[in-house]
Amino acid sequence: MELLESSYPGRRAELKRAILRAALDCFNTQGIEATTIEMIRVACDTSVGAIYHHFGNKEGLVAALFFAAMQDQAALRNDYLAKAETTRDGVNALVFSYVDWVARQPDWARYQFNARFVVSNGPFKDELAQKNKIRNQQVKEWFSRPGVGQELANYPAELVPSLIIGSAESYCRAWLSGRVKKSPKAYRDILAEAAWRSVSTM
Amino acid sequence: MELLESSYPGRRAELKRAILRAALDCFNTQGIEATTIEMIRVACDTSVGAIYHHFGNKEGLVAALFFAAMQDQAALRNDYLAKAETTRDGVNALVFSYVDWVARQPDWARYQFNARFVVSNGPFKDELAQKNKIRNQQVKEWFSRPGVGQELANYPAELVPSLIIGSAESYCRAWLSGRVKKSPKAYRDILAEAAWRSVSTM
Amino acid sequence: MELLESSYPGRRAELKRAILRAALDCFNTQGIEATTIEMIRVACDTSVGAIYHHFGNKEGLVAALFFAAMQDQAALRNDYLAKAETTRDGVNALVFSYVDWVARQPDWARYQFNARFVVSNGPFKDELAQKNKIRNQQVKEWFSRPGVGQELANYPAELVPSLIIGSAESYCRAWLSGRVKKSPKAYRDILAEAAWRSVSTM
Amino acid sequence: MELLESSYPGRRAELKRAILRAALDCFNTQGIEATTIEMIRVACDTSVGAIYHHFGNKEGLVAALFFAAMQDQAALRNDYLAKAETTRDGVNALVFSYVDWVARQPDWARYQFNARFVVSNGPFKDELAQKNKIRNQQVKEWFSRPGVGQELANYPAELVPSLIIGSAESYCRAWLSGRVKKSPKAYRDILAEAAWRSVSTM
DNA sequence: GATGAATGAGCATTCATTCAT
DNA sequence: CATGAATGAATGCTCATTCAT
Repeated sequence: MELLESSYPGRRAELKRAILRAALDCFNTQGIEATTIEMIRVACDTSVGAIYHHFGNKEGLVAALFFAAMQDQAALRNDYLAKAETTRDGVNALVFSYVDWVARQPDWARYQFNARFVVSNGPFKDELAQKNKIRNQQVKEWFSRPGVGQELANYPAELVPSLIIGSAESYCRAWLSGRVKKSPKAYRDILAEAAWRSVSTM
Repeated sequence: MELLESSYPGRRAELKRAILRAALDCFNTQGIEATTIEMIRVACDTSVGAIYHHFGNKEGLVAALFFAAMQDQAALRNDYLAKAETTRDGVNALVFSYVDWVARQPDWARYQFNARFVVSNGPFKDELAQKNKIRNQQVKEWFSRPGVGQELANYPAELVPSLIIGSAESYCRAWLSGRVKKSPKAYRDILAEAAWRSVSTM
Repeated sequence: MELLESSYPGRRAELKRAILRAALDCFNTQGIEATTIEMIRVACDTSVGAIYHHFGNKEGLVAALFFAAMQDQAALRNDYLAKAETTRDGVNALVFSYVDWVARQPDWARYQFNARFVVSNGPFKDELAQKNKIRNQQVKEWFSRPGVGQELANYPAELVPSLIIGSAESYCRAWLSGRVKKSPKAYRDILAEAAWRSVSTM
Repeated sequence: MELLESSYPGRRAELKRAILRAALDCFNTQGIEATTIEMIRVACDTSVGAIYHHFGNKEGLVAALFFAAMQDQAALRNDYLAKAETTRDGVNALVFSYVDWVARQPDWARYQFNARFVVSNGPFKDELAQKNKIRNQQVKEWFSRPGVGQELANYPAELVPSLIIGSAESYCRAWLSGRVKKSPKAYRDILAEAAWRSVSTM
């Protein structure tokens, strides 16, 4: 799971990563509220004190996990966008990066879905709002580059993201919760094609 | 909120409805786990005992609320489907009924999103699974009527629902969480048109 | 179980008996505190109100059951004593009536052991004390009849009952709790013989 | 009360002992079910959490207390048996150790009587059954030593313990519940003599 | 009388967090 | 820095009892 492994070097960071990993598993398995600090402590064989030292409190841990997922997802999206040129390329980049990230990091994706409500209502809601804003800004900027994005101009700006990513997100949720079996990666082309058709004027 | 008012007559049922209503508000405002029975009790001015008498325990209340939402949503969908004839009509019925229900019952829709994880992992998961199965069966049967559904045959069956409803769901979520301002009803035609294009072969 | 059946005639009394019977079973199976009025209600298919009507409250039911057992046990003891003549006969009457009653009414005997603490500390403790006094008086009087009881005069009065009944009681407890298999009735002669030897001066 | 004081050294153990002591008093005074954790907490001036930390839950506390009593009683019995040689000595050892222990630890003895039902039906019943088995084994082994126990061979094995200890137990119960005034210690010789006569063949 | 829905004080238990060692 | 025992407010839930019908 390079998401954690690539981040920090050193002994200290190793413990931090172990805690995050253990917390992720517990949160996904038991639910966030149902997970106790003690469970996480057992799962990564450390002390309560250590967890509090690194993350302040339970909400800090929840948020750290959420922001790590956001950042990793953003990195992949930016990679894909960097290689794209046309509007169609951009739509593909959004759908592919989304689908590929979920398929590669299903645990983090599942967590992201479940944790959003808590984080966006907890003490880190402002930090989340700001990160969201930055993300939207980046995507918006990409689609505002000269010679790109005109194809989307016919649609309300607030609707476009849903048109592009909605089907992919919907299928990914179904896959993560086990309601469908095939990996979203198997359908990435259909999903990208459908997204493109959704926003194209005939 | 006709969702509750139409269901049961009589004094007894009145208390039951008041509890459901109060619980819905608390769950949406504070979050399910953060809501205490005491908060609900205050909100509908009854006794703890009465709540337990009617719903068994907190999870029973959470589930009762969830199933009430499901049923109300299903009723509207069936209404719309009953009036539809062609495949295109069917797609429209799915998108319109979804959008209209969310726009009409935003509290119930918001709750449905937030409660799904808890219900599908709690003691009522089997009941939920069965209700889901029935719902899928009904929709599937509609699209299997003679002369209908061939247009969707080119797509994997497990992918089709996401292609049809994904964008609408995505925008509804954004609206319910306040990230976008315009009611999904304003975009129902665009969303239905996009859905249709998603599943149409050129 | 003639203990209850012989007591009251009529429809009303029938319900009262049914409640007592159900309560006895519940108390013995679950323990007195762990038994709820609701459990008893289900077991005898009546209403909570009916139980309260007949016994006032839970403690009243507990006491009524206890006193019924005492009375039935006393009746048998008095029967046996009425037929006895010598001191030895009296000792036999005590041991035999005790053993025979336990063997015939194991449920009531078990209950009597378990309920004593609660009753003797609850609101009926005075009534219990008085009934105990009467019982002791009766036995004492029997052993004070002319020509009887001198054989016991060498032993402290407060010790004699334990010397006579102790072994029988100990074995009955063991039998009721399943620690030994053979009915105490099989050993009634040995127990009576041992009791007699316990209080006999060599 | 050396029963607790002799067991564990150190600060930690001190709290544990204080909790046990407080629980014993509360259980004996109010009854086990009627005692709340809060009462115990007040009685030993600690926190609820500390009680749960050390004993898991109320039933764990009840059992710990019960097993402590069993062990202390067994220690005294083994002391007495170690010094005994003949069968008569053995019978005396059983009666004397029983009487002396009750007289020395009346609180623990009273508790043992009251708690048996709960422990033998609760989550520690298996542990209790096993400890009982071990105890019986030890006594049985003592009476199976060469040259000992033949005097008891005429009586059914399952009856012998009741014949030996029944009267003593009966009197001890009466004393603990206040029905008789004199300490059982005053009658230990009579009780041992009676026990011996109970099992002796004329 | 009989019924059982409603009441609400009271309880066992949990668990995030602190802080002395 | 690390540890984990101790804390205690807070919660879900129970159940004896009442009383309107």
